[in-house]
Amino acid sequence: MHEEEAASLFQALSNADRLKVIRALVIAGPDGLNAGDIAKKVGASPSRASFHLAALSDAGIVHSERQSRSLRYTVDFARIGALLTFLMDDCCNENPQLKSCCR
Amino acid sequence: MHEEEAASLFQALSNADRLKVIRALVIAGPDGLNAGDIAKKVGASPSRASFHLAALSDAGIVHSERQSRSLRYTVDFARIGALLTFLMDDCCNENPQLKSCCR
DNA sequence: CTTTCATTTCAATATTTCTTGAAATATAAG
DNA sequence: CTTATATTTCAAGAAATATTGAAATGAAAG
Repeated sequence: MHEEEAASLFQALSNADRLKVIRALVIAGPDGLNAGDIAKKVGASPSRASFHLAALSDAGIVHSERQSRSLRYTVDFARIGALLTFLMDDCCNENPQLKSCCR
Repeated sequence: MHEEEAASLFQALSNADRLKVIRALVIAGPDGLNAGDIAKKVGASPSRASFHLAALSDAGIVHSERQSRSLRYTVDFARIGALLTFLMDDCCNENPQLKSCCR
């Protein structure tokens, strides 16, 4: 991952409602949640939730799959992990003090 | 750390030049670098570098100390670690797949 | 085929962030 | 005290992002 890509992923994470979306999806587990339920959980309008989901989806942090009338969203942990790896290893040169936060 | 605070830290990281600043400071080691050298290393004007440094400083990601005519900047690894901990533990509920990126 | 439900897209406006160069501040040297 | 150096602050315009509600799309049910 390069700096520009990492910067755009950080941009996708730079909003409290989007962090709440991620948390809701993580708690929900592998089956994820549909857009309407996400909107309710984070207290956003359907249109606003759709906007946030599009931002996360464009960044590759979430993925969606149609299920009947609904769209079911799930988190891509590998994508978030790749960003953390960039920050810890490429950007911060595998600094031991930083890496100690994982324990 | 709460979502709003984490979001504003991610905002500070959501720019490629600011990520380059962090990398330059990490490589420089505990003594850090002064503002002028940072500007040269990331290829930004003095005013632009100052803007980026202010963004990182407001977020608590870097700190500065005057040294004669120059301001010497250093990285706060603990602050970055706190953000990673928030993302891994609070936001992503200590998900094992995500935490595996640290190894 | 019409209606209903779930979600996204759009348009318009408000807000924030970016960018540039000039001016201001702080420190040190002659 | 004057000059030189290092950095920040400011102002103004450009660009990107956020917000809202209304309209459009896609999918299923009657």
